[in-house]
Amino acid sequence: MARIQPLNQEISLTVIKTACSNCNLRELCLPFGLSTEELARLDDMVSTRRRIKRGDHLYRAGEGFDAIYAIRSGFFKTDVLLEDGREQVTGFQMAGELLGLDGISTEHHTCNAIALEDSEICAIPFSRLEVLSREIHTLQHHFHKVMSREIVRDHGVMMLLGTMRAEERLAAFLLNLSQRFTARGFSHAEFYLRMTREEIGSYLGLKLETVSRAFSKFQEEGYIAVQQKHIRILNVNGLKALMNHQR
Amino acid sequence: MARIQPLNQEISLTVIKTACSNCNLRELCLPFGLSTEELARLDDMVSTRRRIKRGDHLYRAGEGFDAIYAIRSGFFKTDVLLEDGREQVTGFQMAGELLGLDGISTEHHTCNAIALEDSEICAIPFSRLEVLSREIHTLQHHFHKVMSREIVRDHGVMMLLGTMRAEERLAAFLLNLSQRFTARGFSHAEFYLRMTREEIGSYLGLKLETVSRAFSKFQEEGYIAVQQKHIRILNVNGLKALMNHQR
DNA sequence: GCGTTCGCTTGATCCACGTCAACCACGGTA
DNA sequence: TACCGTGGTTGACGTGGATCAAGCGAACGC
Repeated sequence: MARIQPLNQEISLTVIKTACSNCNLRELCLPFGLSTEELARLDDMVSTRRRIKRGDHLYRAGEGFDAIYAIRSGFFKTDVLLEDGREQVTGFQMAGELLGLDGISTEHHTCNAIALEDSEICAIPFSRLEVLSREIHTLQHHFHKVMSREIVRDHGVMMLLGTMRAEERLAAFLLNLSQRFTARGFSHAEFYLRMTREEIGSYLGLKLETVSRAFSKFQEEGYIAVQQKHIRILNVNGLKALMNHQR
Repeated sequence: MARIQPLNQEISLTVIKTACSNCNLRELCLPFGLSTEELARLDDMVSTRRRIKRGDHLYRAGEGFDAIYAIRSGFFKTDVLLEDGREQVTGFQMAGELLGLDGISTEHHTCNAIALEDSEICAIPFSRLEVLSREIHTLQHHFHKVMSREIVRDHGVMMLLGTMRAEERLAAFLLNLSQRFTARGFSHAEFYLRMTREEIGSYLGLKLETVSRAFSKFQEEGYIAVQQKHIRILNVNGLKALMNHQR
């Protein structure tokens, strides 16, 4: 809660680690663009940090909503389930991205958020975020941008699901992942997938066998090297070119 | 601009017509939940009202963003275009709904908004909305809810595109339209489609022939009566039942 | 009033992806 | 080291929806 606790080294260290002002994701996350003084106020608000183990839910559809979550480390998927059991993965989220925006509308979460690897999140009580964003214009505006960006991203997914063929979808998916890893300082050409073929398929509106075949095809063409979840991109332009081959 | 102009009957009438406080859509639109006094302040902000003719753009992808738009009357579609010309319709919007939220993220619109019939919109300068929502908590919260609702809606579309078969998609589409017409005081069972089969198809990730065949099928089954764009729903439960028949 | 255009319907055919099934690779456990 | 379970790959085959094509009715311009 308090930002500085000089009388207790133990707590102080923990708090420093939790602070937005000290987080190397602040340029990707909610604190973007805030002054030092404003950052301090945000620190006060982001009180809770939580570990989520691989496979565990951060929240479930139907649960009450009272906070949004910033991913500090790790990897998540969000999905919605139909009554008959069909699953649609609506997104994969990585460090610095926000989870839970869907819950604002009805005060209840409308999707599930599940950790795909051991993760850490910062809980941001939503009512306090609204208070603070009335006072810090930059925060208000940035939050609006983040929500809007989510809407734009969703439009991209609709485009993908509505008009692209299987290989285009997978190429778009890989390029998107690569770009997001790059933004976080990781290699753009080599990474581990945290999700299964089935989860990729659900996200892309394809069956896992189709995803697997597309991976193999890309490998044959020399665009990528696949070994289970380990991906190396060998020819970015090859993948990009795939995406303009309509019909 | 000014809410009351008693010295000029002509202008006064126009202004009264434009005012949110006087708009019968206020329970569906941004003014939801505001007090009389707060409504008056919103009125001051929503200065511009514009007519958009059928077929005309309200805004285009790439254009600078500075306002969001409330639909006062009429009907719109939003779409995104791929370089190679493929179109994805991302939504159909009717009276009381907001357009332009996609533009906040980059300060540029990322999709096109096109009137499907002669329409009227209220322009809401976004920077002024941010100022006002710092002062009126209800407005702030409601705006956040509206953005969040859009995200939830998008998830529903992903579900539809990713996991449903053609007839399920069309059934979901018709039920959604029916429900939204009902909320606006129109018949839930009888309405005119403002969009072509091709636009429906683009939204649903199907070709126009498939949409047409599904309409015919529904008619054969006695679920609906179709005559071009005129739709009568004869058996809502029949349509609903369709949506749980996975595989 | 008449031709033209646009949107819609319907049929025949095709193919991308789904389905079903067998097998394999890896990691964890005994 | 053997065993098992989960996830991934690959092949053979089936099918839902795309494609191609023809015809038709409503709306519009002249």
